[in-house]
Amino acid sequence: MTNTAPPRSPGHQALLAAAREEFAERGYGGASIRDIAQRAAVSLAALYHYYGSKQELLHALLDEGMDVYDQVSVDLLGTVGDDPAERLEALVEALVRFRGGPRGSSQLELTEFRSLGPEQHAALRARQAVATNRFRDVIDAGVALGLFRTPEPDDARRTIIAACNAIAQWWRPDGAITLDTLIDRYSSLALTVVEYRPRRIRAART
Amino acid sequence: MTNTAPPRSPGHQALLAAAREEFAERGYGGASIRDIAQRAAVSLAALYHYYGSKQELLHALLDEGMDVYDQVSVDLLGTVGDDPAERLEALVEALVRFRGGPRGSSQLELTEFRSLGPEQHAALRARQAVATNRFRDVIDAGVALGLFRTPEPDDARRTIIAACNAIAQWWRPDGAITLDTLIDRYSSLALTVVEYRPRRIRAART
Amino acid sequence: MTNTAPPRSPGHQALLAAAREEFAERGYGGASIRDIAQRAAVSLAALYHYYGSKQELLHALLDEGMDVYDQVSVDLLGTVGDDPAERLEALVEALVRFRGGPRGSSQLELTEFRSLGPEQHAALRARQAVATNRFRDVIDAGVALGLFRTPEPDDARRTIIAACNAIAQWWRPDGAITLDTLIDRYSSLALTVVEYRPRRIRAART
Amino acid sequence: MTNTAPPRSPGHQALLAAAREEFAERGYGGASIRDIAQRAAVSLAALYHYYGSKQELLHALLDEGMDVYDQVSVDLLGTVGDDPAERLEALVEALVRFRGGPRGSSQLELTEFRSLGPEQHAALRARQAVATNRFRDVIDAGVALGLFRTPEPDDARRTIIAACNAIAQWWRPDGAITLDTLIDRYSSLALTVVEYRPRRIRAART
DNA sequence: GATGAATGAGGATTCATTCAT
DNA sequence: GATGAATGAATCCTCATTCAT
Repeated sequence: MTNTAPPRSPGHQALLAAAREEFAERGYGGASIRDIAQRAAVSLAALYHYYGSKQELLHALLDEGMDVYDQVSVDLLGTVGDDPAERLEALVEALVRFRGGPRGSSQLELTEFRSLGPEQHAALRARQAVATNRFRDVIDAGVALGLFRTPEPDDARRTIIAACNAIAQWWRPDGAITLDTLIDRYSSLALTVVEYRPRRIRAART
Repeated sequence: MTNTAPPRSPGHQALLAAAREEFAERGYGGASIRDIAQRAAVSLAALYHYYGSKQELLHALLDEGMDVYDQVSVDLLGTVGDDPAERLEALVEALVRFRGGPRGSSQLELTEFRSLGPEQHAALRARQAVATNRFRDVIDAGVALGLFRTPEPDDARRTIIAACNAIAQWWRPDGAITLDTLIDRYSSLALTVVEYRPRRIRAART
Repeated sequence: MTNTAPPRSPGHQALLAAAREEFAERGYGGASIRDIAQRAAVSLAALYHYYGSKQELLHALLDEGMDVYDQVSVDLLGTVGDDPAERLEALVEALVRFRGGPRGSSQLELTEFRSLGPEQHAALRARQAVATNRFRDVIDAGVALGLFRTPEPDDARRTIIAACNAIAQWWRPDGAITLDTLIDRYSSLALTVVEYRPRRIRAART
Repeated sequence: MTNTAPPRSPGHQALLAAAREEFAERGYGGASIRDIAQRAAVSLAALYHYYGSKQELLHALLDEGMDVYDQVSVDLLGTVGDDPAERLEALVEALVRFRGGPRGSSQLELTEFRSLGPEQHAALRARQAVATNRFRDVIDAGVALGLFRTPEPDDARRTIIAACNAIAQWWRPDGAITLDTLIDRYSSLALTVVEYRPRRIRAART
């Protein structure tokens, strides 16, 4: 597993960053491994020393993104209790942070799966399923408790995730909206989407 | 304007279909123009007779998609009255139908803008803005009338559109869910997202 | 023989002019028959209606150049008497006028022979030999009469022709030097090269 | 500067020779880079490893020709004294040797400038101007000293250079005339063209 | 551990040319 | 007589990758 022992040599990191940018700008098929090496100020042969192929580089990139996202998700879930609403907010925050992170990483995760080989594809699909299930579990729990009234929990989940994903497409860190603002808004939006109805709101807010 | 006089020669249509599939499967950069021609059962030189370059082919493809989407949107809006809720539902139906349409067309619209030249990029951006504005206008109207209570109409709009867009990624026409079902669900979801509160609710719910 | 009945239809002339320019700018191999047609404002198929191939077009071009050059040479020779010096001056004038004529025509004559097929190559070589022989005959006559003292009439001839040919490379009609000035200078130079020594110079100059 | 550190790897040299021949036979536009590689017994990709483009290959070729010509010119000038006549003869010898050298190199220098990019074009133009100026300086010096009586030193210079250049077109090393003979003849011819009149001729001829 | 040289396959595109209309 | 459509071959060049050093 590459994610248990993340490769953090300077060469690796420079290459991953360069690859992220190139892939994001031109797509996997359009990116040139030469340009990636040059962008990382690394010799072409050195790139092949680190990563055996273009696909492997893509996989490492996507995998590393997943590492980060998983880490943030787990960390944030650790700061909240059992309340599904709170947990959903934590997951939304993690996803917004991820999609608002280093340019490109995020879009790649969405579109360049097809460029992976079958094994790597399956591996990442599995990791993605884990991330999806974190949402599913929380939403299902909320529904089970009667806190989330949405009649279609699956569509609600997909909507929430899609909305967060889309952030990568339009939000810019140097724009008027801060990431924290975004987190607030999308947390709230997520609760709207699942049709959150808190219990005993009177007592709670007193 | 290519959209006023759509090129519907058999060669054009076969090439657009083939290009749609290839681009969808491999990405613009990864697709081979040779393979596209072969898939369309057209000679390579004939392809260049129709479309001057790979980029132009992509542009024609995306532009044609926009033609269809625009057409459906306008048609469906024509079937409803002034009620923003109805109009929003019409727009959602149009988008769901579009995203559920021919495989690929839809995803391309989302990711391969970068592969266009500056002019074509701008041209499609403009068309996309028109489509976005249809949603914006309807949502803003609903908010102005007090029918939509969402505090963040922009995020609501983005969420609705992102949710519909995502359909292209997971929904399959041969699956358990019909497109009509999807339209119902996402129309309802959209109203949830904008926090629709119909007037005279007292009478209705009594 | 194309030179006895020169094809002077408007289409022909436009194509020859366009071809002259394209060939001159890009060389025969580098020129595109499409660009030539476009430059002549003639459809590609029309070009092929006039000239059966790229080579044929080149041949017609070179041949037409030869027509003009031959014509001028013969005309000018007709205006002078038997004196080899006068005749040499006439030939130089004809050649300078030709090399100073429509851009390109002239350079082509020098370099693009190789691009012709064997037959056309031979045909033009023969015409070129005729032109060369006009110089040879005049110089040999001058030498025989003791008017031209050059010990190497062949080299003298080549030098004179080369000098005139080179005019096409550096002289511009819109520059400071007029073509008539050039004719004077190169006539004189030619006489220098053949080491002209007029007879009875005493009487003449008295 | 490529001329200070001439690339003399075997691959480079083989490619330059092959390119010289191909370009000479077919012209720059008509030559195929594949054929050049094949002629040099080098893989196509290796060619591109050495020279980034067809143009670059042409430039290297012309540049190398200039290197040789410059070298010979300077060397031969070093063997003579200050006498303009002697110096002119040295320059003529250098040019005749160059034009009589490896087939093609020479013709290319004359016609394929147009095929270079603007920068390379300018670079070679500059080198060519240096070579031209060597002639100009010597001829002007001869005129200033009253040794060369030509009334048009510029035309004389152009004529001498054109005559020597033309050698590449007709002279063959395996013909009846040796290069040394040619050198003698053209040196003499050059002095005729500048109308050389040695001082104290009476004493010398007595 | 790192690299410059080398390569075969394939990239997009343009070529001169033909032919049905 | 004139042309738009179509084509197979060839264009220059770049690709991801390997290997001797």
